[in-house]
Amino acid sequence: MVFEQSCRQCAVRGTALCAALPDADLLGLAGHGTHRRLARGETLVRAGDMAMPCANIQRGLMKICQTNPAGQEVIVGLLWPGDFVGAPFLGPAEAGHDIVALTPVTLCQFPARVMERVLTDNPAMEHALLARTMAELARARARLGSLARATALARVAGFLVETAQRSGAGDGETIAAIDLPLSRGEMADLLGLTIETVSRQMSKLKQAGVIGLPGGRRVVIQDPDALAEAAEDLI
Amino acid sequence: MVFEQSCRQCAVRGTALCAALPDADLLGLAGHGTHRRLARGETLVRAGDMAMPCANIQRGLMKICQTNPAGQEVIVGLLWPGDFVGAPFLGPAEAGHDIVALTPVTLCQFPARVMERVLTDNPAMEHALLARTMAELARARARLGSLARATALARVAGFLVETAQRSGAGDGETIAAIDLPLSRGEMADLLGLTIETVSRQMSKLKQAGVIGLPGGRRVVIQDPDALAEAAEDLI
DNA sequence: CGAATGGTTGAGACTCCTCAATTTGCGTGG
DNA sequence: CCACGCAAATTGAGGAGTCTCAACCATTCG
Repeated sequence: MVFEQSCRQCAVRGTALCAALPDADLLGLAGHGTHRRLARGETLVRAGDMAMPCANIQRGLMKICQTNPAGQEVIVGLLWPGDFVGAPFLGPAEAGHDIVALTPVTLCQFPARVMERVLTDNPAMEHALLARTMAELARARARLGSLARATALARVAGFLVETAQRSGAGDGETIAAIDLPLSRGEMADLLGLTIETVSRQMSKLKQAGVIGLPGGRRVVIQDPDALAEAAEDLI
Repeated sequence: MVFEQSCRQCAVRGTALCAALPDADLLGLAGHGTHRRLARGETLVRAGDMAMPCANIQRGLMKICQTNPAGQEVIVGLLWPGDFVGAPFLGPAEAGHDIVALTPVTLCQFPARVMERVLTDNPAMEHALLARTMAELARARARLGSLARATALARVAGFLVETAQRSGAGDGETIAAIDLPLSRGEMADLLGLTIETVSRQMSKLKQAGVIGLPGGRRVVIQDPDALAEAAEDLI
């Protein structure tokens, strides 16, 4: 059955929208869904596009980014498995950001009109999407609050904490190892810093014994408490 | 008729949600609505509250703010007339921010359950709210992008441009005068700067003849083009 | 092996913050 | 009407933090 391959897999992290769908509609939705794989670096949406697809991310990590007038790229958000991409009902608005795969990605894509019809027919699904969008808005605002006054060290430490949480590594209290999905440059774009500053802060945390850097993009969180404390360092 | 006094007034700036309601439901909603006035500085929602009211702002300006671990206040967003407050369908989640009146405010408040029922009964209204929330998310992300790398001058200039737009003063091309709704301290909290730096940048714009500061909180935008250019100044 | 890419480390410049003093605006009371 | 006091805003000097520019190391790939 098709949706066994597609939408059931969307139900990642228990937050997926399809969980709100009765099976009949799930089947109807799956009939319109396209499975898509994106290679690392591939672009799903480009800023300025007039058509914004709707999709559920199944595996992998994507970045939402914009390019400022000086040509620098700024990453304004990350999308993890289970997250929703798209803006149904928004009308023919111009996409404001690029959405690009940071790792190999698999997703479940639908035409916006189909998604809109399914949402209209399934209030529970629309409620879930609305609630999730509000939660995402609150998260974006929280990030705004921390970016506003946090030091470089706090930004880097905060990013490590959040990445450890979202990639499900450890419980935040014991030693855990994560593979960073971002390069130093991408971390810099995300945190509003430069590559060099990110690198220096990582080295500082390593010197202090808070993290270990065994090589590659692997990070061992040796002292989660100290890391969490560093994340609250303010100007 | 009740709703003539309440919800018709919500239809500010042509974006209000009630515009999507048929008259019969509008009447029903108005029956549950409470008109409320807030004095300057009064708090509508406090971070940590378990109940998040739903409301439409009719007149005035509110701030969404959080207090960081060091006790500093950070303003993560502003709410203008016509904006919606609340998070229907999100369940009993803790409010993450304070929402405080910056000026005298009048708003139209509803119990979350009533709002949820009206949204369920009126898909068009829920679509409108979803679209608006997505647009607000895009705006928050855009702010993230500019806060990440903009200089102090660009932050201040950008704030002036946006305030002029949202308060409907001028067309962005000719000389316009606005009354700032925020103190220097509040601007600093919003832009992630200090009071002194905000003041210095305002003085710099004045010296350059870009703006005039006739006194009080009044700002005359004498050279909108130069102001817009200053807003794009990056580190 | 050499080139290319990504990461680390160092020195100096620049921006913004901190601390402090002064000025302005405004409401109160004499 | 003016003096006073208080809060807000402005201005200055010095210092901390981050960026820029540059060189150097590590890893991967041809």
